[in-house]
Amino acid sequence: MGTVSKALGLLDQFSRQRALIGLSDFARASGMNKATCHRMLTELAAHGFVEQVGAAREYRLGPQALRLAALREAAVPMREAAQPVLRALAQELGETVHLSVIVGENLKMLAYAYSATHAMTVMMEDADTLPWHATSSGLAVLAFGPQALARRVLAQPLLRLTAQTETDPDAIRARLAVVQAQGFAESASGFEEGVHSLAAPLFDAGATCCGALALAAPAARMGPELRSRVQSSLITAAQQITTLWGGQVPPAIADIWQGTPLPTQERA
Amino acid sequence: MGTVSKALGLLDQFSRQRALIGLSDFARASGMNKATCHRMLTELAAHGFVEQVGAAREYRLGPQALRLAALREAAVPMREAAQPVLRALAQELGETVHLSVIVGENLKMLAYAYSATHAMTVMMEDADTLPWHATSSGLAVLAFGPQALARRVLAQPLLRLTAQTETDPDAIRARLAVVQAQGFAESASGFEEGVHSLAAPLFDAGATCCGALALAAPAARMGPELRSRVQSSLITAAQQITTLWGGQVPPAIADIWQGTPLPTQERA
DNA sequence: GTGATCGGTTCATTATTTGAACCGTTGGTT
DNA sequence: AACCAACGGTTCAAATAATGAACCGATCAC
Repeated sequence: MGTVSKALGLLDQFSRQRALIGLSDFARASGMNKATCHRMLTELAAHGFVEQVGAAREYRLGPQALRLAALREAAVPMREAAQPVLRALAQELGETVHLSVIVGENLKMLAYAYSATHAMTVMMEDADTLPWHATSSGLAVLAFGPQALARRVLAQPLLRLTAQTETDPDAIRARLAVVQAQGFAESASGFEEGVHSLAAPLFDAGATCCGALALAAPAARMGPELRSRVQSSLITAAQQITTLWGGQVPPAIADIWQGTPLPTQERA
Repeated sequence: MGTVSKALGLLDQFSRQRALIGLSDFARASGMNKATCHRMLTELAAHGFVEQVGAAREYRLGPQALRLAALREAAVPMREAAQPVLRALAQELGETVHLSVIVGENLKMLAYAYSATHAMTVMMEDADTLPWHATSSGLAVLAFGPQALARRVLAQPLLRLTAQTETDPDAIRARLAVVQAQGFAESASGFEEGVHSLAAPLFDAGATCCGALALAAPAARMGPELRSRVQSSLITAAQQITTLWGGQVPPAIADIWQGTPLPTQERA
């Protein structure tokens, strides 16, 4: 890990809860020296990635993020393209829908949509990085993404987030086989108590899984009726988004999704 | 300039015209060694700032930009807040309106709005970084921003972009005094032949100029009638945006804008 | 006062970046 | 088919830039 990575890692400290971070806080949170943090933040500030604000001279994200995002969307309109599909899906099914993509070694949430149907819905503001092993999105990407990714992720220690979180790598590998067989992933209370979610993989132009589309609902509402509606709508929407992104669903998964399961399991 | 700055500088190579850049192109454009570029791009890719795509393994901006932009807008809704004002202004005056902010030592365009009134309008897609000395936006920020910025900028060699571009630092300093006196900046064909623009400064919470709001029109249409309408509407809109951003117009400039010019010039 | 913490700076030590040369591939030209 | 140039990527000794303990002045709570 080089100096650049350390500097970029500082930006990961920001979240919706922590929009303003002081120098000493950065040093503590990143485990780096205060002087090192200061120099890096100065360089980040010179390029507009962060800016200092107020009397306390705290740092917050800078306007450069907006410029880069605008360029990214102009070149690859992922977020804008997916957003209407998320909204439609959330409204149709009456539950929270969210979309995440692989960013480095993490799964990061890119967009979400709520439904106004129920007073109690799953909020996604707090989630930023989704744990691979404890969310349906994570399992979907592990199951359909590069095997190397799954190997690396499952080699690391897995955090127990709730009493229901599965943390045994072998047990998770077994679940991934199920995910591969049925074409979507499921997670009940693995991330947060009482939250049940389903997720379908999304693919890029090289037919490689690059993210997931998921629906999260209170476990109490996730009965057989909703579950089967979610399953089919989620898969349809995932196909839509993949197409909008110029991606391709691998034939094997397309077959499963079209209800013609393969006679033999191709992926091991 | 440290390693981090060099790496971040690579991201500035991207533009709407150049969304895909190869390794060797990066090395040439940045003047750095190919190996150096490669290591930096690898680190940027690990954090999702760039991603490799296609058979040619070229690089493009990655999804991390979207995440950071979403966080930035959640914390400081600058772009979203300003956009409706830009649209209204463009429609009212029938010309292209754009907004730029200071990013490091450069003036970068953040947002723009077109009018559907005329077939011929000034397009802003190509502009990304605005030259300080050759645009009304640049002059406005130099005139009302920190003196240190103007000093540094005018100490560097100034490029001649058109036959009308003023490149003499002293002549520009004289123009800045005029800008300060009238409360807005003007530039005729300094940036592009036949484009006439007016700009008003925008201020942050510390009453420091942090950007500019500008209107650009074909010189042929910029007669006395339009010019006076632009002048008053631009100032009103600049005040609106400054307020939306939680900023404060310095009293001296507010007085000028309200038509009560100060008896003596305060800023030198 | 007093002590703790803040953002920021210094400078000898140290670890990292750097870049010329090199590799295997690809794609066009002779 | 042989050739060549340009591509993305890698290597390793030499050079340079990053590092961190100690320090500074300011601020704040007590």
